[in-house]
Amino acid sequence: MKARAIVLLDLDYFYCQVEMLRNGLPAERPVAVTQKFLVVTCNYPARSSGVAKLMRTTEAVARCPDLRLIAGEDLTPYREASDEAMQALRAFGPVQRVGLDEFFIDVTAVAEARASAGAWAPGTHARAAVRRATGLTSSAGVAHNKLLAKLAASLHKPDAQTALPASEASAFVAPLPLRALPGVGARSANCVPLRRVGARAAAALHATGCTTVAEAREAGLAALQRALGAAAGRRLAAQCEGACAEPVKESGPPLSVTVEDSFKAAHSVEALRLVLQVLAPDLRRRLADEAASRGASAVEGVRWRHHGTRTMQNPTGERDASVAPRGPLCVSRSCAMPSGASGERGAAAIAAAAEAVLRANLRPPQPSRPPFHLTLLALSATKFARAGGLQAGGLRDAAGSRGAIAGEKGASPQAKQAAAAHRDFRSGYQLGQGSPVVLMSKAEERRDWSEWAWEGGGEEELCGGDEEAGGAEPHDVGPCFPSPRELGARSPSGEAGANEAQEAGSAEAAEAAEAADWGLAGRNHLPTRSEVAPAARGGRESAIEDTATTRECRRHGS
DNA sequence: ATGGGTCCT
DNA sequence: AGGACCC
Repeated sequence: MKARAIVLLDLDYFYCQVEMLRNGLPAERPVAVTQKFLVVTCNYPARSSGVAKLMRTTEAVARCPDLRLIAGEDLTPYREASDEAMQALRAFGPVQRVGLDEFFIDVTAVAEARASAGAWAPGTHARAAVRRATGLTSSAGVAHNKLLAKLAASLHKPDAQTALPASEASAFVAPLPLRALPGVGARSANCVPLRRVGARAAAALHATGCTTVAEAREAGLAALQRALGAAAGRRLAAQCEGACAEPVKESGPPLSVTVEDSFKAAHSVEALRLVLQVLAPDLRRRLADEAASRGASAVEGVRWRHHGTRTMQNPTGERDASVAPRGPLCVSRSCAMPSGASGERGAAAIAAAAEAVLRANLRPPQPSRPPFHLTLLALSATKFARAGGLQAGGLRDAAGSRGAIAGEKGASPQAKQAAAAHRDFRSGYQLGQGSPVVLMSKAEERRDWSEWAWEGGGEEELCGGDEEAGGAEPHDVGPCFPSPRELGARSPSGEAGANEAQEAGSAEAAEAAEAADWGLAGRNHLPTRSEVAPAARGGRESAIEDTATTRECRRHGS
């Protein structure tokens, strides 16, 4: 493959940074964005007080009493900020969005065009463009493929970038836990055969989750393919060499739009209807926003989650059969999208269609058995018709959506009130005494559930018979994997080794940053030769994608 | 976990 | 339709 130049740009503590901008909060103020009872992201002052992602809000406030909590269930402001960042990045090449806060950019063509004018630092310039457009800081990785760009981006954060030359690739990935490779999730990490080090050592390794890239490499392609299948095995083998041929796949308009809400319990159709009254207008608004760039016709999906929890101890999410019936944890059913779903009366039509689907699939509560116990309800629009033309990169005009945040500047008082009520609902503030949608403690919930006189034994709560109620087979419970923090500490340079050039802010430092972006001049943060395994030193790099751009690194770096 | 997404089977 | 993976 022709050598490429790829940037992975990651918006720093994204939801939190957006909220700090919207609310004009000072940089030193500890801030966390919450969804339900969880901190989903927080800024660095909060982190230094011990607040972490996915921590309970109660724990976070205990650790950091002056923490400012901001409810973030409504993703609208983040979606809009993400759209603006993406628009700014499109000047650098095809952009693939991952989540709302990460973007791969294939900057090969722009890099080639600018090469004649001397060194060009795509990471630096892309971050500057995003900052100009949105006010947001970001971190970036620059490399020859998506794998290395992604891994590099995590080496220096926030507000910094890291380049990873192809010559360093193989040695760089070797010590990483397999789990650190994008695409290797908890499941596949367990499937990969360990080095033959004897049963006891293997068991110990497995228990700590420390299977490394080097060990998987030693296992060989055939073993990896046996464990993961032909395609996934080949992909992993390549990743273990630091190689990744996957193209930057340009993101166009979304292929599906989902709105969902979770709660401790909904036991009745009345409760579900209450949730639908929130979700349906939300979906309608999203469809109306997107309608201009595509055909309006789509299929509507309704998804719900039953009571049950998927954990390491309970990987299948199996429920206690003595308390709750068996069956799949998540169920989805779809129906034709009601006509006019994106129009004025769309919300009512969507809600009615969704309710019909739910009624057809859930057994009505009866005194003789416990009712269904749902903990999540989602509405999606999928399979959009191509009527409007679904061109790649055909994002709706960002300018058209600017300032359209519900409840902000341009919105009517009614819209503001509706938006506020909606935020309250999603945050759970309105769900007090007597609400059919239940929010309560685990202990209370368990008591509530067990109070139902249930004579039905193994009855299914789904209508239209489930194949068999055999349930989940015993499953090999996986090891506890090292935390991201541990991964950082083990990599050649942890967060502690932050690049002084980024902090100094001088013109000299800025120049050093430009050089570091592509290359070798400022690369003291990359693995040094002495850290590179001897076996990896000799001529490995030609096996990786390694021609034009590496020479360019060398040229600019020396 | 939350509130989303994409791709593969 | 469900699962695995990503943020």
